Amino acid sequence: MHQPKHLQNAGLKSTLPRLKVLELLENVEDRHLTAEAIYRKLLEAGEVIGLATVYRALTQFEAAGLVTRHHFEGGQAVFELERGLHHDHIVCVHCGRVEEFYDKVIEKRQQSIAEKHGYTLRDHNMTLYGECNGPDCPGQKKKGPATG
Amino acid sequence: MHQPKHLQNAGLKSTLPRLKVLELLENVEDRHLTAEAIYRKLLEAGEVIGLATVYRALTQFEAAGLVTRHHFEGGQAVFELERGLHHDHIVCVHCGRVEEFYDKVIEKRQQSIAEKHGYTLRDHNMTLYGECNGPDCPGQKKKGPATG
DNA sequence: TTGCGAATGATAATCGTTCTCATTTGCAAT
DNA sequence: ATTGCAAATGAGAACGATTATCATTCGCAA
Repeated sequence: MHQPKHLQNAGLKSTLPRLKVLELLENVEDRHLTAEAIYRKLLEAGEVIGLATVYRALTQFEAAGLVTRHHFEGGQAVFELERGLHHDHIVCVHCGRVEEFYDKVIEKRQQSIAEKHGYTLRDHNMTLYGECNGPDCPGQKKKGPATG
Repeated sequence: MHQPKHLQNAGLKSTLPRLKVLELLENVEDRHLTAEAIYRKLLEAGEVIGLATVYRALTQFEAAGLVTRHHFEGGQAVFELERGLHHDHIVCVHCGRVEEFYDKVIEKRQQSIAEKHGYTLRDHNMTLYGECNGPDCPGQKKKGPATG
């Protein structure tokens, strides 16, 4: 998918570390990763890339619009490959699972709210926090097996 | 407004540092302050209260529901006295000015989006970022006085 | 192939926040 | 008012995430 051209078009030299980070972001199933998670996954894959370099690459990708940085609860930023479709997030407060959604009505209201206050809207952050109620989520009431 | 009773009702001893922090939050014009800003303002007012104590007090107030903590862009958390009316924020990306708003339509959509995804909504964060276009905002194009 | 500026990696530094621990304080019972 | 003790405080150390530093290495154009 992404090739050296993509980096060069973004004004970035296509170096091995940057290509590896981008490749990981494309191929990993969890689309929302912390810098350290990316660093660790690269190590597991045999790619030794310094954590500082991962941060630098992500920051540059963000500036180039290739990646989006989110600040969910918990102090660590998460990064997501930009796929051109704006969306917001709902995060499980127990297991950290992330879902994406887009709501045209909300987007429009945000725009008009900004205007009403005299602001020129540049960006927004909307994150819902809830309990995902999934069977494997630690927030789920356990129904332990009857251990005789 | 707030008195020792308020702290005691919240399960907190009414100590001088806590009362001073609460008093500041009530009387200051800017309702969204960082812990350090609170610390500095207290110093200016002659109240020598350790920064760690300010953080502790704010964390406890938050747990007690007296105060809300927000994570706007920029790394530092800001704290706001809870006045019982839920609202979201619009922040100027240039001068940091903060306005509050409440939109019932958005609130309802958030609830139904969470349900649609199987989540039990617990909280949300919605912050709009824009340019406030105010005359004193550094983001404003300067129309310098003709210094001919 | 060469040369140079940009990129990298190891690590120190920074920043916001929390923890530690010796000292002080609020407050309930005297 | 005094006392006793758990809880709160303050100074500074510690912490985790992120960024800066700087000597070395690399990408890429000539």
